[in-house]
Amino acid sequence: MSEKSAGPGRTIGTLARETGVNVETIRFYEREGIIPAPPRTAGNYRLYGPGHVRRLAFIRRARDLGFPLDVVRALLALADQPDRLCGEVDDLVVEQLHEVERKIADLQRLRDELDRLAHQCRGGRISECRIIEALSP
Amino acid sequence: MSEKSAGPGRTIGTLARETGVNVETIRFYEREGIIPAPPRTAGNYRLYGPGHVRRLAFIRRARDLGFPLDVVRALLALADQPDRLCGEVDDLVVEQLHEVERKIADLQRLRDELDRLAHQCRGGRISECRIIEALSP
DNA sequence: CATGGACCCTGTACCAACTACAGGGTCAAC
DNA sequence: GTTGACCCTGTAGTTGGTACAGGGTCCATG
Repeated sequence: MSEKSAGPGRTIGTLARETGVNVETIRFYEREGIIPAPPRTAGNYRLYGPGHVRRLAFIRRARDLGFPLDVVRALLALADQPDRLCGEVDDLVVEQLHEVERKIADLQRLRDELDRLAHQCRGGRISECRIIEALSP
Repeated sequence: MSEKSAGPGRTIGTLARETGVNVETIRFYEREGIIPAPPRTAGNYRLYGPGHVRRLAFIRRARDLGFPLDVVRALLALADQPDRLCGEVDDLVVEQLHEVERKIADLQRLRDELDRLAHQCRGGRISECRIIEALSP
């Protein structure tokens, strides 16, 4: 076994490899209060347990889905309260869905404009370039 | 006439209103060397002429199309050389088009995942929430 | 026991592209 | 002469990290 990963007590580099989160990013999350500060070894190394792995994996998945960090924070807080109703979680997901849909719509408009622009090039000099013209007043 | 805008000699606020670019952003562009520093009045106010209006309007359009600032810089440099061929301009537009298409594809994958996630909510407690489960390891 | 290399620590600066002040000066109107 | 709108510089904050610099720790090998 090359990595002592299952038990409680991995260093930050091992945690990084296990979760696919950068070492610097993990420290950044700790500074931001998104993950709790872990205990330290005698040599001042951070020591993470399985709980940290789960929390960080959760964060990574949420970030991969595009949730901003403060929403990730909210999701984590909700996940920690098993008795509350699911509604708030669903609301956050739906809101993120709409956000993504808005961004897609914006980018599609952009793509159409760029497409039109790209097709205007007739290969002459810049002085008669339709693209530059289209950008000029 | 409420704004002396046509002739040469508007202050930064007037330029901002004419072009739809924020006052702070105009000063930022000047610091970044994207627009040249204009002459000043006796009272140290920036005084812009029609050339500045055109350049800033060009920048705004390019930014609205999502071009990053360094590409805007390149487009401006090309626009200033009327004898060069249009090819480079077209290349920049096509590259930006592809960039936008990549982003759309990424966001569409995200949307599909979020959509699946959002439909998993059965309205129970968080302890049995499928969304939280899906985010957990 | 020393030493090398992989790993860890803190702290700071940097990225894009702005935005938001703070703390002051200018200008025109009333 | 004073108000209020506008302008000036300079600095810090935004988001979500990344990239060092300059040091300390750990462990295996010689």
